[in-house]
Amino acid sequence: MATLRDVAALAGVSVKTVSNVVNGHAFVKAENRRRVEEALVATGYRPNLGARNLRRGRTGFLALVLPELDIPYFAELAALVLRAAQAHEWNVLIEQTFGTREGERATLASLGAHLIDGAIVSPEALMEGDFAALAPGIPVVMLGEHTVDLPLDRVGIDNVRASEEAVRHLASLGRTRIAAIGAHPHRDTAAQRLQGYRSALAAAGLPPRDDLVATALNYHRRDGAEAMAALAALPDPPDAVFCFNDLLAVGALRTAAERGLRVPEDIAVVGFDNTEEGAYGRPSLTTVAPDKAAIAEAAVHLLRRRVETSDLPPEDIRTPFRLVVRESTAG
Amino acid sequence: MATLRDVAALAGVSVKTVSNVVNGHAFVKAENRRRVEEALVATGYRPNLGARNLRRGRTGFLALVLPELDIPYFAELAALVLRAAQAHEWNVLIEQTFGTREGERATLASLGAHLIDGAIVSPEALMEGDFAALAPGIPVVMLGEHTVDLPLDRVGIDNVRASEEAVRHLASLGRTRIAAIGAHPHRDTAAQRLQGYRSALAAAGLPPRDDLVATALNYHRRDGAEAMAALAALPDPPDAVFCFNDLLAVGALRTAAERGLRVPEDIAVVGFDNTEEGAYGRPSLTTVAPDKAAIAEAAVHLLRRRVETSDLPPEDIRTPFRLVVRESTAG
DNA sequence: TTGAAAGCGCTAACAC
DNA sequence: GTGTTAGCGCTTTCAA
Repeated sequence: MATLRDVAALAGVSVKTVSNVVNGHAFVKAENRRRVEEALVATGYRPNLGARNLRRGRTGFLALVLPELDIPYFAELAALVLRAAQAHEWNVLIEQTFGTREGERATLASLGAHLIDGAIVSPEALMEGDFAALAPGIPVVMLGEHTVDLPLDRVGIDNVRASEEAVRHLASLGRTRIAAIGAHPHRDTAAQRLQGYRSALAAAGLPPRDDLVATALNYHRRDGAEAMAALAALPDPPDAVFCFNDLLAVGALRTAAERGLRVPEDIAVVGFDNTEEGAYGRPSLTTVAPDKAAIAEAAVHLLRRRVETSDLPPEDIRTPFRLVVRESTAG
Repeated sequence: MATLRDVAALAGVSVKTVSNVVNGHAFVKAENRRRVEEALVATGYRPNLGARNLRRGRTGFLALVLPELDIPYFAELAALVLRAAQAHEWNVLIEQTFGTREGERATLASLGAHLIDGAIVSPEALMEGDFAALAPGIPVVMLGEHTVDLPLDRVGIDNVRASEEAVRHLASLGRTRIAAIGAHPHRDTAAQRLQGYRSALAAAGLPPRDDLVATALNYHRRDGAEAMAALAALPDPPDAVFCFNDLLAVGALRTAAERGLRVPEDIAVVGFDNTEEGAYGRPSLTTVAPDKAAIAEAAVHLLRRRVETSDLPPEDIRTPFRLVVRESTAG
């Protein structure tokens, strides 16, 4: 594999001149430029990005740390981050944490190895103390709201307000026994959505019922299906359910169908994330739609800013969302 | 950020000794080892992987090149490749090509920049000539079967046999007007699945009908929905449809429901990929299930082998698949 | 066992 | 405009 030196030797010029041509720097005599370009082609020269970055002190890589890539919301988000990063000439390294505290700690700790310029992290189970494991000096942008008050850039939607809107919609349909699926002992996001659920209930004058709040330790389809089965078996079952993500809602819809419950007549269902899967299901899913492209772009933008300038005050960007009403509540 | 030199200075030894400790090489005098380890902790030393790799001539990165990350099949596959790569201490760089020839060419061309040890490529629109754009010397493993006879390692299932099995299943249900959705002018995979569809039709003694073969330029839900609408409008509409991926099938199911067609009574539907989305839909989707974990592991394994030893003959691994029968054909 | 020093391929300060 | 050269942080001969 040809190096700058090889090209220089072939063209009969110095490495500097070749470097200038390759990087489009400075003015190069036409004659030399021509010879360098010929030599470039002849040798099939490709710059060694590793060497270049070592020299420049940047790596050209950005890490995207998320729970699981095969959860549609994260897959869609990752696709958008890839696009946004491309515009900044960043390559994206994806790391899965599987949503466990251990996975997140290990990933964050390994990030310090100088091989990324920064990271976009979507934490799930992370605790305040875990951030000590973060390699110091690596710019990080956090996705989602968090109760921990860390001096880090953040991007995400207002989960409380979004959840309130979802539940208000259900209440406006005349539903009075509104359940929630997705409570979780450690996740901030779950706590916020639960809070929104409760405050909307109160605002609508509906009594809170603990038996209508279903915990989900994971947010997969299966968990939604199981939670729905438990809710349906209640002596006084719900007539509506707010799921903390679309996957839970898909599982809930499946169980409802198996139990012979009509959606939305017998039970209305709302999800969260606006994944395409929900839009094509039967019935199609009413859901909270965060602006994923805005999240991806803001995250990359914030990271870029922080990589270029240190000592900036942390920024907190709340991206827009809207409620998309579809068949699962439109009865 | 501390370097090896800083650590050496603090410990009062040479860089070599620190390097030896860090890499677990050779024997180091106990006293020195202790002092180095102390200095390592005191400075919070992290090896600069970029520099290490420049020296070692490897990068520690592997590129996974695929059409779109937010297509569930690719998201699931990517998640599995990430896992498999982790076992080989490879970081994974994901690149999207959006399934266009231009995107695939550009990505392949940029791969040459010494920043990856090898690539796993899932091509879609690539032509034979495009491989000239591939940086020479970069080990590549191709996903899927291809008609182009390139001397590259390959991993994938036997598309023709898998498709035959799907269509045979439909025929065994007594269906006689079996349609196909997903024909494509340039994609090898589409050609193979079409071939399997046709040969199974012939084997079952069913006449081929061109009007029952629907082209899909993309394999998204929307494309499946549109194709199904066209098929349903035919004077002699199909009583079964074989979709070349699950997403097309999801779209087809949606259209069938909107048209009041009962599945599987009026029309049976089979997909391809066995994504989780299909399993939870209503009706749940019968589908060809490739062993995705086997594909991911074989691909990473083959790449590892080729990175370590050059001049190996290309290998072609056919991974297993099975037909998963669910509600969409079980009537 | 450990140290000194070369060099992986590149960029950029400095000289000409 | 172009050449020379130091050095990014690391590994690794070669000597001591």
